Amino acid sequence: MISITLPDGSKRNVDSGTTALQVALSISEGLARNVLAAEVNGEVVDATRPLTQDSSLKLLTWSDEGGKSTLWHSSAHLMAESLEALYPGIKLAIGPPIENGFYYDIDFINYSFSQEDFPAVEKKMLELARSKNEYIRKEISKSEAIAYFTHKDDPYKLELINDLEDGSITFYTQGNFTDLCRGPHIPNTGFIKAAKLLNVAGAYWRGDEKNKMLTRVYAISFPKQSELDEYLVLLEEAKKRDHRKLGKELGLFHFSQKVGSGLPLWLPKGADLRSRLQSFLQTAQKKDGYLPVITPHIGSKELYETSGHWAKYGADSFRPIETPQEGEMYMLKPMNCPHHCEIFASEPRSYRDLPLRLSEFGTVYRYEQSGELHGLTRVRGFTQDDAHLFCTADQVKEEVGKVIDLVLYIFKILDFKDYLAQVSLRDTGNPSKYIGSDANWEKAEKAIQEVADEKGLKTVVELGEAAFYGPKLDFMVRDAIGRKWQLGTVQIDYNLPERFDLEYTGADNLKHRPVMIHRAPFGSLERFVAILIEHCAGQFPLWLTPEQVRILPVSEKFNEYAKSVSTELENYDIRALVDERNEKVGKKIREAELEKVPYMLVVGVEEQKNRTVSARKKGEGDQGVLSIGDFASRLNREVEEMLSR
RNA sequence: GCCGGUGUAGCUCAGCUGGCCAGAGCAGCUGAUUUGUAAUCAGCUGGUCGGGGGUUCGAAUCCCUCCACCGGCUCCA
Repeated sequence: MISITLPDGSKRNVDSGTTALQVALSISEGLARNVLAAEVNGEVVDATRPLTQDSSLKLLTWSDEGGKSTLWHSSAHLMAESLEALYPGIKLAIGPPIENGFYYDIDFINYSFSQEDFPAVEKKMLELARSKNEYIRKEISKSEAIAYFTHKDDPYKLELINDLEDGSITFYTQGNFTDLCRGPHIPNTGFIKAAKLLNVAGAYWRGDEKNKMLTRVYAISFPKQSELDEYLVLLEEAKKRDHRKLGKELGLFHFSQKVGSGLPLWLPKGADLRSRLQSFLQTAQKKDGYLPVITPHIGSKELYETSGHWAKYGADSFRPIETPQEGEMYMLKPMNCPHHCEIFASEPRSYRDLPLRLSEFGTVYRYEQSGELHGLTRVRGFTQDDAHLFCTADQVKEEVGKVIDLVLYIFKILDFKDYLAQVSLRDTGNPSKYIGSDANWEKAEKAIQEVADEKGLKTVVELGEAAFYGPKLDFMVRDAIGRKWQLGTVQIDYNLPERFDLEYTGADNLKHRPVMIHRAPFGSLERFVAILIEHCAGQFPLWLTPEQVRILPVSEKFNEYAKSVSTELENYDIRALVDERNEKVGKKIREAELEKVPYMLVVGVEEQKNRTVSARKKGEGDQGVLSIGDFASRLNREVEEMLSR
């Protein structure tokens, strides 16, 4: 007998060799029907694996991450089986579960595979799923494994096996399909009730662009058809929120082939939104003692040689600009920090000047590969809400803490409720990737982790994700429909002060090296606006939206009155436009609603006579008649409440 | 940059197994209407079918090439 501890702390004694599935069955048949995998002593394994020693056991279902990924992993095998049945001879590479579904990388040899082929594959998958084939695990020797895939003539699997230790190799078989796989898997294919292929894309074998490009087939599956339907609704919703679509519809920004790809043109409404975000942050930063600076869009190549960026990124940058007479070389500014270092160096600094916080909405230009460009989220020219904090080593923690507070304030005002901090540290096994001394790295890494803890941030640590000059703390947010985005960043840098030979005079009258902290709460305004658009589905908060109010005269006879209302609102700092077109109110309302204008004011003969407005709120309808002043104070109160929470 | 897909008026799209002058709705313009809480009516303008080259008696339609965009990969100071 062995003792099994369940998550609620209860213990059960069972015969050695009992499977998790049997334990589930002993609890309830309903549970057993839903068990996809088991977590035994913290490790996710097949629910059909025999338990041979005292263990803690958690039965994983669809509501557990481990359950989901197991179902998806098994679905990847099912898809591979289906594809192999439909396209005999294809070569399989790898097929893991991912955050939303799974994929399989496949060499389709001479077949062409496209979207039109999806339904047939889905049909085959469901057909095979219905036969409830068990996933059978088999431990196999390396030579047997090699023999199997040599016979099957699959070079990718052979390459994978080659890298595996003999004795640790397992195969999983379901129906007529056997795959090299560590597992775990669901008990049988019958758990997969719905499957949908999502898209195909190219992917290099083992992620290396020198290798052959394989076809990656993305798909998702569910234990219930209704779950798939819900997922498809979510995809539709994401499409509706796409900032590229909304940006066009709401007149925020535009891309012109003539201007160049990846170079956004901000239209009047977008520019208004953006500058409003900018002044919102500026106001907050002023309170935190930031000093605005302005630096040019180009800088001499030498500046970047000093910073080290030339050596690191020079080859992947826009080519330097040369002066016609003198032959001097200038770089389009890819970073603001070297310029800011020179501002620090512009005069002798005392420890009394520190921390010195230099901020700039600095526009930078970076060459991005053409295939990388994406709406406003990945562009070649963008404006960072940048700042560099020069401080003493002792001040690092406090400064990082203040930046965290600032970021959290922004999240609160802009209604990002779900976020976590990613702490990016060195990959200690690969020191050549980084510059700076070990001692400095350790100090910086410790400071960043400690502050994150003290601020009570939900944190994940990623090894090897640090910048080459120092550790980072990045904020990841989830938007209104659950997608993850990387936003603000804080980075500690012991390197640039060294390279620019920055120093200050300490209380001891000796020269000391300052520490530099890079930080950008939004990251870039372009990217942030894109994320904000998708987060709020184009319905910007009242304080931020370019057009707060649209005034709708009932007929052209009231255009003059409407304009006088707009002027009066302007005196209350309210942004209003008049729809002077010769159209009916119904149409004007419809369009204002579609353009997501928060308030509409209908004005006609009654309103003109009494100097009132008939207010309508977007999505809510008629709010009744009130005086212009009352409407203005109501709106301004709403704005104040938003900004003071 | 790489793989695959897409590219027709300002926008959304039809036409695309090659063959009458390339279409629709919305937007725009003109006129009528003077309008009360999600689309008033009529008329008109607008496209060298992404650019270039080729096949053909004939190309939006087939082929090549370049560009841009979309989905990924690689990259991201």
